[in-house]
Amino acid sequence: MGNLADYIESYLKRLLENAEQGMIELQRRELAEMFRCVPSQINYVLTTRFTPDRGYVVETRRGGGGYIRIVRLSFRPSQDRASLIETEIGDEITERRADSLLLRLEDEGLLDEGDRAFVKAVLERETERLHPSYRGTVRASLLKAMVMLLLRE
Amino acid sequence: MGNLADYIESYLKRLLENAEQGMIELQRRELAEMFRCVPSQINYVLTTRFTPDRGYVVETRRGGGGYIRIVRLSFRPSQDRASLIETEIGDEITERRADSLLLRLEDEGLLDEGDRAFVKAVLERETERLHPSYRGTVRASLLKAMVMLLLRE
DNA sequence: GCTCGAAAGGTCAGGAAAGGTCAAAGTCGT
DNA sequence: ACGACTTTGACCTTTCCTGACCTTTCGAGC
Repeated sequence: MGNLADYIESYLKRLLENAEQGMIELQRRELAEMFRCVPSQINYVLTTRFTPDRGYVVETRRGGGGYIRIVRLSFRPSQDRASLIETEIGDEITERRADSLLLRLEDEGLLDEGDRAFVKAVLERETERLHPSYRGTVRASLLKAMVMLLLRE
Repeated sequence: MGNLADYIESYLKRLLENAEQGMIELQRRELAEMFRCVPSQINYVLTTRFTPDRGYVVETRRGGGGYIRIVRLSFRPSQDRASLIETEIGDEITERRADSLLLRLEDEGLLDEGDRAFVKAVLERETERLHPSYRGTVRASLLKAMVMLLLRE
């Protein structure tokens, strides 16, 4: 965890945790100055780290009084977690998106690092010997099954 | 036990034992320099020695600030139980055999009634829309994944 | 209202710094 | 001599960071 993008990411996540309503608003230029980088670096962080897959929505406005708003979506308040998981994962899923989802669950404190690694290991193990064209659907099934098992109460 | 791959393997395992949280993070290039070998030798060690099967997960990142992270699964099913699961379930399994295995696990007190019902439900749900000829293998993967999660220590 | 300029934020391509892949060559036990 | 495992090197992909240039919004002055 040694690069600038990571630092900016964790700074923003820290802000988000202390924020009311899981939402923060800030200015790109200020943030860039704070980290002594070019403003477009902020966009890089936003597009690579604060994606919908990882549970964030970013809204911006240009011009005078412009801002960047980051909203964190939560699995938590959902009445029906099962159907949420169903829609998030769908009928098939890439390894990348699976990783994002697991990361997101860890971020929200619903999974710990060990659980995440375990699930990842099982996904890899069970998926590697399959013909590539089936991997996506099997991965989705496995992921849903394990996540539901882990989040069940 | 005199080859380079073995030395690198045991070096990494030593690091892992002394590591907090069973996880280490390092750079491929540095490690390669340390052992005076080409970087791809590190990949060889990782893919042959630190596999999910053996209870490790490797996550990497390229680019500036890239790294290799090796996570040792702290709760993996004990060795004999894992191989029991592997041989009992195999590459595919019928619904009947799945049921009886679950019942047996419940009898042995390894699963409670709720767990068993849950697993059974997931198996049915994830399996029903599949083409019949794939059901057996997918069922086996799902069953292994869930049982391992439930029996991990 | 319009126009224009200043003050945001957005896009994109390129270079550098990781790590990944694959096949050929080497090694070692039987 | 054969086969399995190891080692190497040439070439590839991904990620990060920057800088030049573009678009949108607001408000002051006409």
